Amino acid sequence: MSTNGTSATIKAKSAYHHGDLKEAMVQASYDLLSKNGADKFSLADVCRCAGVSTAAPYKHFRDRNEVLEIVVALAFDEMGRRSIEAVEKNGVGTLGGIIALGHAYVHFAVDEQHLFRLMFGQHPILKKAAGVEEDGRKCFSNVIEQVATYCERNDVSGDPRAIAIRLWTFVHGAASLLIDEDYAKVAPGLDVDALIADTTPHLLTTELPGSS
Amino acid sequence: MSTNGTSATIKAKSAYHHGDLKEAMVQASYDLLSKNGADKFSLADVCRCAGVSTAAPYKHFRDRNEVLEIVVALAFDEMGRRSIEAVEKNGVGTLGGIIALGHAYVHFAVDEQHLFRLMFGQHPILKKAAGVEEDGRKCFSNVIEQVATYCERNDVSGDPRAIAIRLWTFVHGAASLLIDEDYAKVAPGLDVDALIADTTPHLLTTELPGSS
DNA sequence: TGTACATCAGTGAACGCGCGTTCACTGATGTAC
DNA sequence: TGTACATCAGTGAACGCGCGTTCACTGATGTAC
Repeated sequence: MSTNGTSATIKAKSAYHHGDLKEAMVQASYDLLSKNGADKFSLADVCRCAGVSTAAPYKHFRDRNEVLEIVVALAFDEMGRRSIEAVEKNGVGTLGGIIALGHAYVHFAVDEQHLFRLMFGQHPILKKAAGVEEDGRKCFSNVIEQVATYCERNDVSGDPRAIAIRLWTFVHGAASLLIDEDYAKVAPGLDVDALIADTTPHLLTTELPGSS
Repeated sequence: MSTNGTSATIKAKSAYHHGDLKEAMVQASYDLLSKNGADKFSLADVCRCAGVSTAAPYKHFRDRNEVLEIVVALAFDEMGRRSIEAVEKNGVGTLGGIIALGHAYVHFAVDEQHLFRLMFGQHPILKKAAGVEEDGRKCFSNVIEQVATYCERNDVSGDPRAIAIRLWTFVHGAASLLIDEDYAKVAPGLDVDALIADTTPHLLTTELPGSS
């Protein structure tokens, strides 16, 4: 074995051939998008990070958009992972679990605001990418499942899907207004976690008070 | 009077001096931002629309950002105008009025999706513009007012401000998910007006059903 | 009324910038014989 | 085991693009005398 064998990773077979440049570029893209957002994202930057010429990406990706698509898919994976963890920790199909799901959504948006905008914002090209659509649906079906279980257990009539849409709408609004600093103008220091915990029960019912 | 006097507007004193180029540029910027959004907005385009050299704007504006600030202020004016009209048509301080306020918010977002994003999205430079902050607050205080009146009339305890934040959060989420085509993936054809009308009563109370 | 002049709105050419993408190439690798 | 060769990952230079901004300028205007 050559001295290269001492390398901690599998990559770097030689200085010329990177070994796993594709993976390294995806990683760099994820990090750059996470840090700077899509507006300031350039393949040139990715190449600088990977220490490679600006023509190199075209050996592994169709174009800039393919890189964006791949990173968005990874971001949805991460959000899905966090959502499932939140539910499992706080109780499947319980009020606490559903609130935790909302908190996870907002926390993800705060931790990864640029990825969040990329996932849910208006990016004409991404919207048409088949994989991205699928990823979004998968995340949402988890919410429906939790709501459906909750409704069964608590004798709530009404379509779980419709209730899930309400919850998503509220939580998405909270995440957006928070990361875009719109709350800051009007309600500085707002406790968004408390807002979600307080409001979720109102959205998880089809009845109104006084109608009993 | 020269033949110029027959001009329908006050402008166009001569081919060389435009007359009211500043106003014309603001108008062109508003239209271009409304049509294409901030990403694709360039001063060069504005100049093309106004039929003027690319150096001309600098006689009237500090830089590109000043133009954005001015247009955002106009957009907030328009949204405020629509909000007030909606409330007056549907009943000051009534449930119908508050629902109409929500509908006006979403309809504005749909009609002017690019302006909406500019107003509430993340634009580091705009966020620091004093005028923009003030415009946002003015729009929100209208909501608080309506909620406060409603609460008084209907014996709802609880802080009108907190309830107004709930409503804003929900309606902003609906507007965002709609214009960013996120609903389309998961609930195509969703009736967002109905969603708002149905959900608003749930958010306008501090009690929960069964707690009476 | 006529003239000299200051003002300043708009010009047109140029600048530097960073981008996405293409091109013919080079050189390390693995494999067939 | 040794050699010839195909493969293809990565190079480096160049392209065209549109942008924001600056510059010295020009020419229409209004005003003071």
